[in-house]
Parts: sequence; C-alpha cells; structure tokens
Amino acid sequence: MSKPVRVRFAPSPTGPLHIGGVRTALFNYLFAKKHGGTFYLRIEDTDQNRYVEGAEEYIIEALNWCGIPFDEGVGKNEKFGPYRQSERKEIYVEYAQQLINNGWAYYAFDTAEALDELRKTEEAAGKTFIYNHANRGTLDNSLNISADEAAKRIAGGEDYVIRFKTPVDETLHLKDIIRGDIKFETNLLDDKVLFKSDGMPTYHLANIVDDHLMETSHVIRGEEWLPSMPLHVLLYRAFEWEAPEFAHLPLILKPVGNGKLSKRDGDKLGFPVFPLQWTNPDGTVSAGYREKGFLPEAVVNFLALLGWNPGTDQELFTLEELVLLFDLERVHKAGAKFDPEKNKWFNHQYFGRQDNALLARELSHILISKGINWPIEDVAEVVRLVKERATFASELWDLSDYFFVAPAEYDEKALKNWKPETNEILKELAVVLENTLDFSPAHTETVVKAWIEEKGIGMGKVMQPLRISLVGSLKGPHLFDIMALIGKEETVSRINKAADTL
RNA sequence: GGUCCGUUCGUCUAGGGGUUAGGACGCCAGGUUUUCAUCCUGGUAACAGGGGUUCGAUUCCCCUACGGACUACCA
Repeated sequence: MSKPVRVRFAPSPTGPLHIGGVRTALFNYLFAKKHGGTFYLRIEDTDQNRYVEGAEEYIIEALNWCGIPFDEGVGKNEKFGPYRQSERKEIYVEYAQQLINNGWAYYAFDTAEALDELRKTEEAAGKTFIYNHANRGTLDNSLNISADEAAKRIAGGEDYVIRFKTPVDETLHLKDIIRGDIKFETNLLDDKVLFKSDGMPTYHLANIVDDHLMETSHVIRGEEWLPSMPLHVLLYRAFEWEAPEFAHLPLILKPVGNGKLSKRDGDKLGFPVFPLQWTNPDGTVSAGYREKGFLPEAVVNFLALLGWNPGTDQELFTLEELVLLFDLERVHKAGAKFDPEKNKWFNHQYFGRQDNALLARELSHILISKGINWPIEDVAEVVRLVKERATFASELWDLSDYFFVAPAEYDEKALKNWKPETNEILKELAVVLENTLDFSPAHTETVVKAWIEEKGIGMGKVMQPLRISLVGSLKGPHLFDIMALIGKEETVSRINKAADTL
C-alpha cells in the first residue's frame, strides 16, 4: 500500500441517507482514519430526474451528527473539486470521447422503445436480452456504420448514447478485499451505457473518472455494486489507469422476513432507518435516530458491529477505538439482519453514561412546559436517581413525574395489600416525619426504621403503603431519597392524602 | 430465467481439521434492591443437507437446497 489512503463516500442526493448508507460511510471513515488517510464526500447527482431538494444538506448534516465528518467535499477543502458530479460534466465528455477515439466505446442510436421491444420479444422466447458482443453488430450503432455517417447523425441532432465495447472471450479474475477472488466471463457482460442522451454520464463513467481524478485508493461500497465491478475494472484498463482496491460490504437486512432493510420496515416495527428525521415530499415524516433520542455514539457503535468485529468479546467502543481496531479483512461476508432490540441496548449503555447536569437540562425543558419550576441541581439529582431505568431522554418524565407532581391516582394492583389498619399506620408515620428536623435520606431512614421497630410491625406493612402514598405505584428509587427531594411538607401531605382517601 | 455473492444459537457474531463450538442482544430462572428498573449469577439455544478428502470435518473440495444482490439512457 504505497499510495496514500483516500476513500470516498459517494451517495446520490435522492432522499434521506439510509442507515445502510451511514454504515458504508462509517466503514470508509474508519478505514481512512486507521491509515491516516482522507475521507471525502462526493455527490453523485448525474440523474437529474431523481434529484431531491435538501438531500445533499441532509447527508452532510447526518455525517456530522454521527461524528464522522468528511475531510474533503462539497464546500470543504475542495482540493479536487468540484465534488458534485453535475458540475463536472465537461470532464466526462472529454473522457467519453477518449474512449470512443481509442475504440473502447461506440455511439448507439437505438431508442429506448426499440430496446424495450427487443427485451420483450426475447423474454417471451424465454431468453434475456443483453446488449453486447453477440448482437451489437446488428443493432443501430456506430460499429455498423461509417464514422462519417455517425458524425452526420449526431450533428443532425439525433439522440445517442455511448456504450462500452466490452472485450470478448476473457475471464476476469478480480480481487475483493472482503470476498477474495471473483471470476467473471466478459462474454456475459453487457455493453453498458456510459453516457446518456441527456448529456450526462451514467454512474459507471462518472464514478471511474472521479475515483481516478480524486486519487481514490480504495473503493469501499455496498454489495449491490459487486456485479458492476468487472465493468469498472475494465474501464480502468481502457483508460490505462491503475485501479483502486475494492471492498464490497455486506447488506443490512430486514429484522424479520427476507430482503434488505427498507423504510417501511422501520415504520412497521417502530424504529428509525434514517439518522435524521426527514419530511417526505408528500408531507409524511420519516423518523430519525437523532429525534428519537438515540445517541450518535450508540448508533455508530451498533453499526460498526453489523458486519464487522475485532475478534474479541468487547462490544462497546469509542470512535477512537474503532479507528484503531478496524480492519476490512475482518468484515463479514454475509448480510446482517438489523436488530432493533440490540440497537436499543447500545443506546441504554451510552445513555447511562451521560452527564446528569446535561440530562437535567433536557428534563427541565419538559418541566417548564408543564409549569414546573425546580432548581436545576435538584432536577440533576432526580436524573441521577432514575436514569438507569431509561434508554432515552424522552422517558425521563414518565420515570420521574411523581417527584414533581403528587400522584393523582393510585395503582390498583399495588393496592391489593392495603389493610384496614394501614391508614392508621400512615397517619402515625406522618406525625413522626412531621417532627423530624433532618430530612436527609440517611436520617429519615434511621428514624422510620426505628419507629417501625418500636411499633413492632413488619417493614412491608409500612414501606409499601408509604411508597404508594408518595409515588402512586410500586416503582422508583429508594423512598428516603424521594422524600429528601420533595421535602418534608410534601411528604407529609402525600401521606395524609393517601391515608384519607384510600 | 441469467450472472455474481453468501449460509455457525431466534438475532449480531467468534472460532477453526481433534473445542464441553465462545461472547453479546433477546428470552427464562435465581440473587441484590423491602418496590420497579438497573446490576450480578445461572440457564435456553447453532455449525442448512448430501457426497467426498482425511485416522478424524462444523472447519478443505464438490453438489443440492435456501437466502441475497444485480440484470435501466437509477445510482
């Protein structure tokens, strides 16, 4: 590996970035950083029909949110720019011409309709139509007419495309870093369109030209590109360029059933498949990891382990560790089913490590919207007590509402053990607490336990009703911690209210 | 249909010619927590099938089955 490592993420701005795309970007990023190389972003917008407003910005924002920003790309260190293929049109024209001149490509005048017709007839006969060496001599292209005539037709405004003249009778032995050796027969390949009649190159031409011009050392992309690898390698040969190394990543599959992960799976099973929320053209909104409360570290960690692992039992990694350990040779070959549960587990891991003060600020927003005004230090203390129960910040309110608001109703199931004498016990306890000056958890615990001992009643007979009085149900952190936070007055009031109403 | 890729617990995966086939998620049980959750401990569960090669194959080879991708003037 003498060349400096330069890898790219090259999405099409046709909509929000899919989680599979994020993983491709991540692996490129990790590989680049691991080898002290460059990770660049190229926008492959050669299909004007599929261009979607805002998609490019979305991609950039998503990469940034994930913590895997590009080093070079649109609007950033444009050393090899422009990085938008739509702005590189003339470059492709030039290279397409070069291919024509060297006999590696030819003009084809066949209309889309004519080709469709051929496909249909072949299919009806149980065969597959492929535009290649077997029939290019009989179709409407420049191979079958003189150069003058071809030039005349083009000058006359006739629509044409440029097709690759695939070599014949050759077995290609290709190497993929992940999959090893792969063989292809050139005779089975088709003469792909390199240049469209609308004046734009197809993916294949633009991709090869740019990867070369932008000095790409490794092409790391999804498995769906594997079938076009022979074409790409052949193109490098036609241009007499050194080809980069290739690595085709396994796909991310549906959690249940067969096939690759799609937007609909997320909707159906209730998890996001996009990093950031996205508003579709029809007004519907597709959920995003960020808006659902996932932490970027958790998403990255989970994605990194989908198809790769370092060979140890470690599951939690910082980005730095991933960079250090990442190795394309250790990428799994088979597709991986997306597991929303494990995804959540990762979030829970990272969620619990967050700073209490930071989470307190998030919870405060909710409190304020509900007209509750607590000192931020106390909110932080609440967070400290409940956060291990949460996977997302959005759960914080439901897990802690009783700190801020006295229970409006009591859980019926919890009331099963409520005895006739319970009300009397609570009344007495309220008095005891009323007369307790130090309301710190340690002290109230001593006081209450001593009182229980003295009364000679069971712990459960007191603690359970006490919890119901304060919380409304059988859940939550230690009661004495709760009491200290809500204060004596509130504690006594809640106990009396329960004793009076239940 | 054709081409290519793939196949270890339900899921993500480690492993590799001789292992009690390891870990994680999930699930179940026990413990801690006088509650719930967390946490801890334990349990459940896998080499797709058939042929070879070999003293021995889950591991290497072949076939079959199954899964996937591609098969556009989309990327």
